[in-house]
Amino acid sequence: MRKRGFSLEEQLLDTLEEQGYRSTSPRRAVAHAIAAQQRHFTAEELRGLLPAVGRATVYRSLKLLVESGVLCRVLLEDGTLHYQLSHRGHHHHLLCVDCGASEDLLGCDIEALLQELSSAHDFQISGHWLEVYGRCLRCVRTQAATA
Amino acid sequence: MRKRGFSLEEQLLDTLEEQGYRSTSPRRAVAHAIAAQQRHFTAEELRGLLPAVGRATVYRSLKLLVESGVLCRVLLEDGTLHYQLSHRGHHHHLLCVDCGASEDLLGCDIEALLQELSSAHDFQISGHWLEVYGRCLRCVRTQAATA
DNA sequence: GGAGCTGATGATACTTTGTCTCACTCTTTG
DNA sequence: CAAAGAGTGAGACAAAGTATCATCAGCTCC
Repeated sequence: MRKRGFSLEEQLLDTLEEQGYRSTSPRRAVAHAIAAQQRHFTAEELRGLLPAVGRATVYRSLKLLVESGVLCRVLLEDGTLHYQLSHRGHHHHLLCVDCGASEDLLGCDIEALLQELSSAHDFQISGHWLEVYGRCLRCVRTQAATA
Repeated sequence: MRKRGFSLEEQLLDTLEEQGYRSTSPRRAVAHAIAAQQRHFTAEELRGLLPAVGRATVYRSLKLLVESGVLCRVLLEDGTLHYQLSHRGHHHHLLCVDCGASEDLLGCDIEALLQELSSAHDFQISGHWLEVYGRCLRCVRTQAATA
């Protein structure tokens, strides 16, 4: 799956370089740690994996990556903010409140809905934030089995 | 507009009492301050209006009122959390990023959309969070006039 | 109306999640 | 290779809220 010379870690760094940011050893470490994540993570979780990288640098890197669009922020139901790899472009998340799995919502009808709202309310809509919480099939089944 | 013995302030206190919480003087002060708000406000703004009420009490009261459903949290585009009176029941907000005006979205089609998502993704949806940002008609006009 | 039970309060410490500052270091580029 | 300046890290600071705990005050019962 990992193409030679184009691992996920390298994609992250490339994205930064394309925007004129330097490739430094702390940033490589951050990119490496992010690439190893299986799901969404908090800034502090990431920091725990990178004891040698300064706190400010971890936060700065996360910010840059979010601004570059390769990471996105995810607001969990408990109000905590997590980060996860973004499949470039605007999308939303279906988050399992039991196991934490997240699924991306692409091509859903929210945009059309917003268009309607825009005219109905005389609002010039410029952005939105949507998170959807629930239980994934696996967790529903597990619960049903043990109940 | 204010019915005798049933001002907004009193409605807030009544809601708490119905749930077994005592009517105390700090809570009356908080209810009074909230009733005077014209738009969404932050916990600290409210606290600024209530120098005699302890910090913890302001936060505790806000929490109780949100749990009771008479207040709702609003996430602004800059990430700050505000509070505003809720028209009991689940709804969303259209927030003007210029003037801060907010309009409630009731009876929109988001529920139907979520139903579709639920079956399409094998997810048992239990909740969601949606905020919509943009410019209200007045701000669009003002900007057009001065541009 | 008063006593007392217990919930409520407030001062304060602490926590979490981030941002800012600034002296120093490392990348990049000419 | 050396200078310029972007990037870093330690630590101070900030915002927003929670936890602790001794004290206070509503409410209920009599």
